[in-house]
Amino acid sequence: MTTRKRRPSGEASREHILSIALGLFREKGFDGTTMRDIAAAAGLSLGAAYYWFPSKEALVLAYYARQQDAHAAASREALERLPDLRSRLGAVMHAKLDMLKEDRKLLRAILRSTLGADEPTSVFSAETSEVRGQAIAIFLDAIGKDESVPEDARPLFAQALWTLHLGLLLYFVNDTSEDQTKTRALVDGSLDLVCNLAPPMLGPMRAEITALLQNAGLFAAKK
Amino acid sequence: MTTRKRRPSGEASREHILSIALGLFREKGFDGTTMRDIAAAAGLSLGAAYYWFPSKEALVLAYYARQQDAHAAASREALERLPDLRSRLGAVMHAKLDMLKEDRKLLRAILRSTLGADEPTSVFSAETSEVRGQAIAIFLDAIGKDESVPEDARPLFAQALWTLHLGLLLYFVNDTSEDQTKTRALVDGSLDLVCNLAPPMLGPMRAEITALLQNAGLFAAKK
DNA sequence: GTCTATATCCGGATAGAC
DNA sequence: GTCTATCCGGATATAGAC
Repeated sequence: MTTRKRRPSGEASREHILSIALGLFREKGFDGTTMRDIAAAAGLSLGAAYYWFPSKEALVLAYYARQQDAHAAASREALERLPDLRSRLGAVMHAKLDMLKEDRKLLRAILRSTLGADEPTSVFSAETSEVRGQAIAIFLDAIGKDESVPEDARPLFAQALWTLHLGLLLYFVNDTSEDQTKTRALVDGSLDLVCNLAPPMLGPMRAEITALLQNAGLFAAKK
Repeated sequence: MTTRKRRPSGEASREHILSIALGLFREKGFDGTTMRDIAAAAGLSLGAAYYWFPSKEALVLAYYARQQDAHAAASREALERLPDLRSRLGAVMHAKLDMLKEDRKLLRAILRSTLGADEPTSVFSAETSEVRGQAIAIFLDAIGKDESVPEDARPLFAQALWTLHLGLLLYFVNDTSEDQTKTRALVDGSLDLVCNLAPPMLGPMRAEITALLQNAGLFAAKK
């Protein structure tokens, strides 16, 4: 971040282009929207659009950051209010789905470039590690100080929940049921399972599971 | 399939193009290989390549079919020989990784267009339902008549294993450890867990889990 | 530093001639 | 069935206006 707060013309253009682009993405999908469309709709030249966003991908990265902020804001109140783990997790997940439900078409298109770690827009990439960390932090907040999860297992559990949430999002964007009720049921059912499995997880299998996740090291500290 | 067995020039061209294309994909990745490259390497014009494969995607679909046949063949012997569920599942999974280990770069590129159900090359699409069914069938064969899985739960369990296998493949293609030893450990650890969880799954939570998967209906009969 | 205009490259895809 | 020519859109480059 620079010291200056905001330049009147410059940053405004950037915001303007992003808003226009997201609108077009929602309307016509990602591939269906050309950079020429975006520039024209924003009342700028192609060159100007590329000046602010060096690629179509860069618009997606900006979109991630925006959604992540929105999700954190939407979750905050529930996280402070709700007393138990299960309902906090439900609130977090459903808040995310509510936020994304108009964007399923866009998300399907984005998903195509979202799962190979060497793609910049991948949810596993270095470029998205900050957003990813913030997303995992919401789950950590949801776990809070719940006694059913021992303190030293909380970061790992948050990462596992984030992974679960990815799987649910994958189902969500492809869900053809009315209002995606199937996804809602899947969220509730899988969270029930996870929360019911948590107690045994403290018992005999805990070391095993912890070692497994730790060894996988999907979420090693970002360099 | 048509009635004719094989046209000397035609089908041969098709096979030839596919082989050349897969070689280039392995070497330079999917995006790094152009249809012009493929056509040139195969000694044909661009138009001729498109005559046999209407899109780059079509080459991917043909690749799936080939790999599926190879995996079924590689698994068959172990399925007949190994006496217990756990070792059959391990053999099936490791056979798949052995088969795909030279293709991780290609797979990462393909993955990008592999998870939105409306993409033809998606693992969930109608276009791939036949290959998908064959892949699930291998897991069904691996379950066999094992008593730890009640007969009526076997199809569902096979589908769940296939889903697990997708997650493992996602990890596999991004695995940077030497010889992907981390993936191998993750395969063994998660299969141990699944097989240890199977007995409790027969008990109190069985109805719950079954209902959850059934309701999700990811694998509804192909129309 | 912000932007226009234009020309150009590249690769997937298609049309139509032979 | 195979070819050449062409279109389209993402991306880059450049020269210059303010």
